[in-house]
Amino acid sequence: MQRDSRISEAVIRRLPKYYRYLMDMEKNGVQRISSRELSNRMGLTASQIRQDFNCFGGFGQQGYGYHVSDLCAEIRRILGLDKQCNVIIIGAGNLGQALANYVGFEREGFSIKGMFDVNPRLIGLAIRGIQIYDIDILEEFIVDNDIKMGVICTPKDHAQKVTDRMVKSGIKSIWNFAPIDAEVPEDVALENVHLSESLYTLSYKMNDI
Amino acid sequence: MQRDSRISEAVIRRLPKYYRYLMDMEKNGVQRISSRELSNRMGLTASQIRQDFNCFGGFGQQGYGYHVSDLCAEIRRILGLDKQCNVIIIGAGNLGQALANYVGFEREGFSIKGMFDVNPRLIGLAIRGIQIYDIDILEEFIVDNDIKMGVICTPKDHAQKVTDRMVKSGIKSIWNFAPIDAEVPEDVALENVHLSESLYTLSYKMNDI
DNA sequence: TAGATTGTTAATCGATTAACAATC
DNA sequence: TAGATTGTTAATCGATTAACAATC
Repeated sequence: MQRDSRISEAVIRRLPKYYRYLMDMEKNGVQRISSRELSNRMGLTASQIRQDFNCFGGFGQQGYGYHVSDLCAEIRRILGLDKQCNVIIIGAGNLGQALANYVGFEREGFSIKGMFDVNPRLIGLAIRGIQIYDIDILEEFIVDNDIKMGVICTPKDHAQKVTDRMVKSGIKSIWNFAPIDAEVPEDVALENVHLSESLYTLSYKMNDI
Repeated sequence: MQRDSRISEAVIRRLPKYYRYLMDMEKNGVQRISSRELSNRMGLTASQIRQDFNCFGGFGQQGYGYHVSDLCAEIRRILGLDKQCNVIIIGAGNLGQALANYVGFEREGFSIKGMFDVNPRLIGLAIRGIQIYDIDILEEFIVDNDIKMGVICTPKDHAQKVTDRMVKSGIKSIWNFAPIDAEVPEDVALENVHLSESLYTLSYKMNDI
């Protein structure tokens, strides 16, 4: 896999979607797929699919197409899902608990090692075996447990402060659900999930139709 | 507001972000903003901001800039947030409950009228005063309560079925959190929120740095 | 070999950025 | 009026699509 570091954001965002469709096909026993058939299923063009895959090297075979489980494995590796990733969740409220309860992430190598909160009523409890700790021990926990990713489920006004603390403790990536554009140094990966922006976009579309 | 129905998706997806920054400024007492200063705050170009706003008509004033609260109100109207929207949540599990507990949506006119589930242990309970109903009465509830939007928080394999039932009952928009690309007729608005795709993108970035 | 389908180059399309006249 | 900043047209850039030679 030759990873060209200038892969466009648009391509990167399609990778998980390819992965989802291909995993589904693999589960259903599909062995072989052409770019044309995949394009029909996914609602993309065959051209785009071939261009996308060729950003990472040629995974196909002329006259045949793509071998589904091989392609799956390639994309899994490209996405880094073949590696284990230790995760913590900051904020053990509704959303934090919902994410902790979702087991699908574990299947792809994301292991939730702990949750953190300021609320004394929550500290000490466990969700699906995942302990809720006092936010005070955040830094040492990150270092001691080789935590790579932090999920921010705190209220808006704590999000940047928590981000800064995690960054200082050497975290590699931040998945932010608070409604701010968290700021991180460029060697830390960041995804802002703005649910309200998705909702408002939907509202626009609904009123536009 | 002249609504050109061919506004590009890219522009539409920036509107909620403008709205967030402008609301924040309004709350902090900022009265006036130029495209240049807004571009600095948001990390966009001033040119793009002016182009975006001019898709919907001229909201600014030469030599002055934009009046924050006026612009806020315009975007609110463009997004349809000035209208009340009755919402139901399908699936009263962790994610459904987390969304029901979030009060921010109500503030923008989204009123959650009920939740639905198949689980007899959940039916009859209430979350923040929002009743959980048997999924069997879904159709009549939608009609009787003028429900415009359905939020899907069910497991993957129920999502399309539930979508179809809501569409048949005349729902106008679907906010789908299940990991499938739900299919709807073109007169129904749809937003698929694929949390795992966001996570995998983050995983890619983290491993790419 | 013939047919199918990729990998890749070229053409097109659309989105972003730059520039500047209009005007507050 | 002079300065500032928009609205809008033109230029650039990048992403998508089309085409086709390579090859399984």
